Amino acid sequence: MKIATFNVNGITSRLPRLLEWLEEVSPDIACLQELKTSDATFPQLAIQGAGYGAIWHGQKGFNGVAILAKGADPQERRRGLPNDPDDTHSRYLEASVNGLIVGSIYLPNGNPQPGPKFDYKLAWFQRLIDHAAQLYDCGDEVVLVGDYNVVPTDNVHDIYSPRSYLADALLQPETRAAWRQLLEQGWTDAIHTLHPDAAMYTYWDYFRNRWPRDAGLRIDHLLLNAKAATRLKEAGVDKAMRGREKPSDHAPAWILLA
DNA sequence: ATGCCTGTCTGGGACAGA
Repeated sequence: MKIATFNVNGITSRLPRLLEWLEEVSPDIACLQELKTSDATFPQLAIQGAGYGAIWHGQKGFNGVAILAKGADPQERRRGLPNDPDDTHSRYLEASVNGLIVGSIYLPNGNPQPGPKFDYKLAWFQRLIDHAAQLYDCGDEVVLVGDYNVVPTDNVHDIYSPRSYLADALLQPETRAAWRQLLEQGWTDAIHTLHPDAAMYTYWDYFRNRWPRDAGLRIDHLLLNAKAATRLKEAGVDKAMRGREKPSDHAPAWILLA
């Protein structure tokens, strides 16, 4: 079973790329982020036509997450994280698909830092950590995938060079501490675990020639609880997607479960 | 040193992204 995560950076303008990717890769479950569209304008018919059931949590212009399942209807478990009813951002959606629990995550970027956006990122991260702790031991297989907006280390397998990003929210000690706190619950970082010595970037900025220079970051992650991790066979990044016409600035990342 | 691109909403320019 293939599970993928893809920050599409606007599902309306990305629809041709998304549909061809679904056709070519045929993931069983695809979690999307940065829909940048409202619930009413989500392209349900096109996705249905590609053979996927879907649930989505949209927001006009910003954010937005979805869960797609091939030949199945994801059963929604939760939209939004617990413990902040005033949070208006569409950044978390959770579903059950054939008994597997799937979370689609769009963690706040947090720039500029320091400042209120960075504070919001760290607060949102703590709410995710609290919720993830509940999920980890729930007895089912759980995967939490998406754009975490965290570069885990300065190592070249996570970032081409940290120099230009030293002040960036994605590399800050507080951000990385939260990431480690989450992993210490026991989650398996699938890409890193199966490719510990390779550069597995998932994001390349549109400008400064960063794609042609392969100046990327690893910020899209797939986390598995112990029960799901026993089935982990392969993981990868569909890097070629970043080189196509009108691409997202992210490439899809995926895992294969036995 | 810098959103230098790109998408969105809008209707031209601002905001957000990382």
